[in-house]
Amino acid sequence: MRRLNPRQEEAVKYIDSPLLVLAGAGSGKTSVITQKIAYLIKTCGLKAKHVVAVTFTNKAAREMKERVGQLVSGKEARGLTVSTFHNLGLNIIRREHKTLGYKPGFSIFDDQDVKALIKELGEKYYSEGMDKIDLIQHTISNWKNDLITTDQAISHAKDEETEVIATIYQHYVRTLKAYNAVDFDDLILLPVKLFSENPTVLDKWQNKIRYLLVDEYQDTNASQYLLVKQLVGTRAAFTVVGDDDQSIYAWRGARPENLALLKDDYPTLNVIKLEQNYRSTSRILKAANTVIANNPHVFEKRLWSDFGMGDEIRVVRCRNEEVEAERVAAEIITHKLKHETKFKDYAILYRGNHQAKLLELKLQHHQIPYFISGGTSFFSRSEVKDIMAYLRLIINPDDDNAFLRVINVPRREIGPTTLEKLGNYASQRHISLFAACNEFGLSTHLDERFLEKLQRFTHWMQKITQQCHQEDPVTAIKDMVHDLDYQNWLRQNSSSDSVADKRMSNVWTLVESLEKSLKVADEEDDVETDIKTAIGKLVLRDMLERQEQEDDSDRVQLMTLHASKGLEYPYVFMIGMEEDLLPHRSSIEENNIEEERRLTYVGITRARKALTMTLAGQRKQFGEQIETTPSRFLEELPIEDVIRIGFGEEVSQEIKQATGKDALASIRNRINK
DNA sequence: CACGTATATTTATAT
DNA sequence: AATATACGTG
Repeated sequence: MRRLNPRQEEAVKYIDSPLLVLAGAGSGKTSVITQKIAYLIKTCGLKAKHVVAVTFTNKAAREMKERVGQLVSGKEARGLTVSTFHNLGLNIIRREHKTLGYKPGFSIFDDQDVKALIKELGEKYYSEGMDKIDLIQHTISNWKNDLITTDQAISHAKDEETEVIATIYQHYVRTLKAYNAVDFDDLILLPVKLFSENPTVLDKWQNKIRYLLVDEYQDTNASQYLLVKQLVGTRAAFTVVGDDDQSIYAWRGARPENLALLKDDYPTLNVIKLEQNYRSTSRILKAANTVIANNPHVFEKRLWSDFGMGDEIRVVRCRNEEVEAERVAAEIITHKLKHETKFKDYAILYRGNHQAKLLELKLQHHQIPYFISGGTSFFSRSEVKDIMAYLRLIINPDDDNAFLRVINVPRREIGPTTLEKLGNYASQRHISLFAACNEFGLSTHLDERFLEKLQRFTHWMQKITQQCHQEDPVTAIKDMVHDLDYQNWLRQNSSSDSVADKRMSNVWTLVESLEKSLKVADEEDDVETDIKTAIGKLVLRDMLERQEQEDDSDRVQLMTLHASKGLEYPYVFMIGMEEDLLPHRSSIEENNIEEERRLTYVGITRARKALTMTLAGQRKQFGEQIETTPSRFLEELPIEDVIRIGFGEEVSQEIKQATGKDALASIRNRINK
């Protein structure tokens, strides 16, 4: 662990009033937070269970936990909370679900569940032209983040369209409640609501949280800001750390101006700036600074480091995206050989998850070990969604979404007609589909034959649910998967047996990850973690990566620019530096270039020693090759610190012919000189 | 009700 | 290109 500089030390030890740390990229803000946690526990004598640190991504939370573990013994750290905002919210809701009017084992709807529900509601109430589901979803989410209630949304609606969306919002909120389900926004919103309506409960939580630390504060949205405010109360014992230049979540409601707002809410706020960078070479920092200088600034800061100039930034133009991926793979191999580095010293960053696909192929081909972090691929696999739906049904039978997903998977000969009748009956009685199956009244609406099929399913589910509570839940779930004959179902529905086996192994990965999380909870004697929270966390995508990366292996890291925030790597590749990709087309259309620029800034500042940016001259889009334009951000780089390759300049000629390792190495040599 | 074929639609970003 | 949805047949 590095020694702290005076500014950092001040930030760690300052506890007299609220503290805002303005920390530029690589200025050691994670060190400040982790050391401050240690300082609070070891020097100030605060019990670990009274200290809470929140971040925004699972990855960051995991990393922070690990680094605290290096400073504080396991015993001392017992009860310490380091989690994401959403996870903290989940815990609060779980403990206070009764007050909030939710039954235990509520489901969490992810993005896709929400979308499906909104689509359904839209069709039900406004059958015409439901082509704006994304807009509706987005609008509702924004309202929730801004703490706008359904009534407010309806009364403030300025045009007809907004009025319609507001009405759907109302139906949406009611339906979710009826399903005993919450969405991601609720994970923040419900605690806020709870605390503002219930001072006794708030008092309890304020008492538990004696010191609060918030990382990446520029990413907080209105409801998160309020949650922080409520939790710290008048005691206002907190430290927040942020950097407005790294605000990249405005699209999900983040308000970087919350940084400035803090001064008004807490007049005694102390502000400490960290401007010395301990990560990158001067050239990389200069590039980052010149790019971000094109954005307006609230807080002026000047990042510097004393690691020397370092290598030029290389911008490599390739013919198409395939050559680009190939090139990156080849460069990693040659560079690694020459510099005797490790695979994990390299990171490949991109704007969209789909860009990982080609890279994956090429890396495999060259037998380069890699790890893709984040991405939705695992959870969007149909087999994973199926089993997740079963799990959700176990903890919450009223989850109609889950019910509909699995009622006929595998085939139970229950079709749309039966379900429609069931649905009608259920909505007229205001009960869930599952509950409706077991009602006597249903027999007048449905033929005996179909009724029996439905009930065979519900009875079977009830049996499994009971087993989960009586015996070991993991065993019960494993039994369930066997009972389903899910493997056979996959074989029937996959192109080949080997594909089916792969999909089946995904199912077991899911179950194992559940098992693991229950075990971990046991060891940490996390009071209330049971099968229900474990499944909830699964929806939040927590804990799955943990086990995949467990071997702490030496792999090239692949991730989106968003996911890379807070991390650092000696050698960084930023790929797809093209207009419409970075900046993304939608951002151009929405005139939101500044956030894309910050995203570029985040990417650049991940690099410690060398940065390579690549772009493809042509790229496949909707199945057709499209000519691309180099990203405008490339032109914002300081020209004297950039080497351009593949733009028809002289070095590029050599690269074109240079296919062998030696040739590449000799060119590199010259570049280094 | 299941299955096969034709047509439409799509690609931010994370919890 | 790949995947979701719609429609028609057995």
